[in-house]
Amino acid sequence: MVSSPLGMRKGAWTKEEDNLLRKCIGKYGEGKWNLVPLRAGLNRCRKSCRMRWLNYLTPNIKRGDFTQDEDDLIIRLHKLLGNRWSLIAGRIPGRTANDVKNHWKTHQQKKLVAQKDRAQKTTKSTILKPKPLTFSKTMACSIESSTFEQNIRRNENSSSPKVIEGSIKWWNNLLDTKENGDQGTTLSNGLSLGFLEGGWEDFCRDKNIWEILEF
DNA sequence: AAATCGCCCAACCGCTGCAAC
DNA sequence: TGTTGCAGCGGTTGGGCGATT
Repeated sequence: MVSSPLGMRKGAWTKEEDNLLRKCIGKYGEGKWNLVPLRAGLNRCRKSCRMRWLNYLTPNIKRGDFTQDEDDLIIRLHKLLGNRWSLIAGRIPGRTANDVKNHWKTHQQKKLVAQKDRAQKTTKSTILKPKPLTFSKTMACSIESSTFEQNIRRNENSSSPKVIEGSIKWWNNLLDTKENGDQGTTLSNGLSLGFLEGGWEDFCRDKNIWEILEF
């Protein structure tokens, strides 16, 4: 077993350490990670304790292969959010940011590279370079009944027509999978993604996504 | 059977953001 | 306003293990 310069244990966790950590969290709850090693009687740093709990000991963590639904969701959320693994994981019940990150690196990235290779061999693709845009908090607002376009148009008074149209195109490019022949996905929990009936609109009605996007 | 390779995933490290002072 | 400490995040590493030679 390796130790840090401060004498902290490093490396794989033992069952005894897991049990101590479980007991401690059970008694005091999550948080105050700097106190956890002391409370639990563990010779581990707070980061190590937190990581172990979040990635391995938290109840309801799913183990095993990712389902097709989960794969699809990860791809779409990654397209939307980039490498914001914790946010992506927050949308996938039972999966941790570390799980999602590892999965992406080992599976999805390979898939995308293979897809790109195939695409390059068959067609000459046009590279789209969307301009980065700034959205204000008021831009997207009513989650209950609006589409992206409606949200953006709501700001017509405060933005120039060019900016408005640019915003709409940017969002459509980002979200519209229709042109690629992608018909979207309906997840087992009933949430639909892509351009099925309701499509992205349903996805965006889900309040959390707007919070994620920090509109 | 042994050696090597490659994949997967648990764990670590460095950084940033934020709150308290 | 600057400093400090904590929490959390994403990138990276390294060990275990199965597959291949």
